Amino acid sequence: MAGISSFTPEQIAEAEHHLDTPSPETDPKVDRLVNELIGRVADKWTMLILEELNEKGVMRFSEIGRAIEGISQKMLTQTLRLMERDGLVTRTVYPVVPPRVEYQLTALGESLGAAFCGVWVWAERHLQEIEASREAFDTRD
Amino acid sequence: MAGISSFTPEQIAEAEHHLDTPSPETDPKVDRLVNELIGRVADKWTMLILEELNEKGVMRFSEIGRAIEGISQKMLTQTLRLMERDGLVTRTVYPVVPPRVEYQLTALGESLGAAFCGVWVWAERHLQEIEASREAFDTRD
DNA sequence: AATTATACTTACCAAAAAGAGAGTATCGGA
DNA sequence: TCCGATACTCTCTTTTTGGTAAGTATAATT
Repeated sequence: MAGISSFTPEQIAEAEHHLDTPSPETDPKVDRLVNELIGRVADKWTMLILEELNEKGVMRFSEIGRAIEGISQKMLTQTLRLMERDGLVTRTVYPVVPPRVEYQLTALGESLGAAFCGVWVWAERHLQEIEASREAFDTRD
Repeated sequence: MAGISSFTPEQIAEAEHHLDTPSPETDPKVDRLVNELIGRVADKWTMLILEELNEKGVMRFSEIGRAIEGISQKMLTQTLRLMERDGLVTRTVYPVVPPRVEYQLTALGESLGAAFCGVWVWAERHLQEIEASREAFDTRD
């Protein structure tokens, strides 16, 4: 796993060019839907799988499982299913035995990875600062 | 609440300019720390509070509570404390009665908001697509 | 004939997160 | 004198989440 590094300049450019077109979005219904979507999608396992798939392209179930440290089979299945439902990955089953199932990012999945890239960079960049802040907070009074 | 719209071009530019400097980040220890940090910070309430404070500047406790639909007092306190600990907001207590406590984003908080901005835009932009994908997934077979 | 491999599903259980609601301190105002 | 306002804290209960372990199908391999 390479953390923040696996998105190409093209992917990032695609994400960036949205950034200077702020839209009003005052509709509370849309607002709520967007919030829900963020909650759904911005979760730990989803982000790690996204990163992994972006890096490797096509991966089998157990391959992803081995690549992501600490994920249980249950969480892997669950997260991949939700990602498939949301249109972030494709799932291809080959009817062979033992079973072979391949996962791959869709364009939508790639665009989410690119959009989230800024947050990875932010986290890496400010890690020290945040740890210092926490320590200061915890040892004061 | 204005969703994605409250970050200025300057703030966004600050976030953007990191995007074309991908770093290797192969250290598993840093990797783990970054993952934890993302998990902590990329949560629903944190993002909503960030957005709200970025828009309004300085806000009182109950003011934030009123602005964010559905947040309980407990979650509001808890999230604000964690944000303060991480150095994302400042908390200023005025020793008056009834109490007055003001919250404001730090530079670090603002930079996180800017970094996350791309994800808001992504969510808003692809909402329809995702809903369509979900429906297709749910009604198939 | 037993073992291995893969990609799951299901059941059960523990832990963590979150909601509800009451309690607290204190002052000004009705 | 009682109420309301503010920014909490504390406790209790419910909900959600996630881990573990077992079961399944089947063909090739030993």
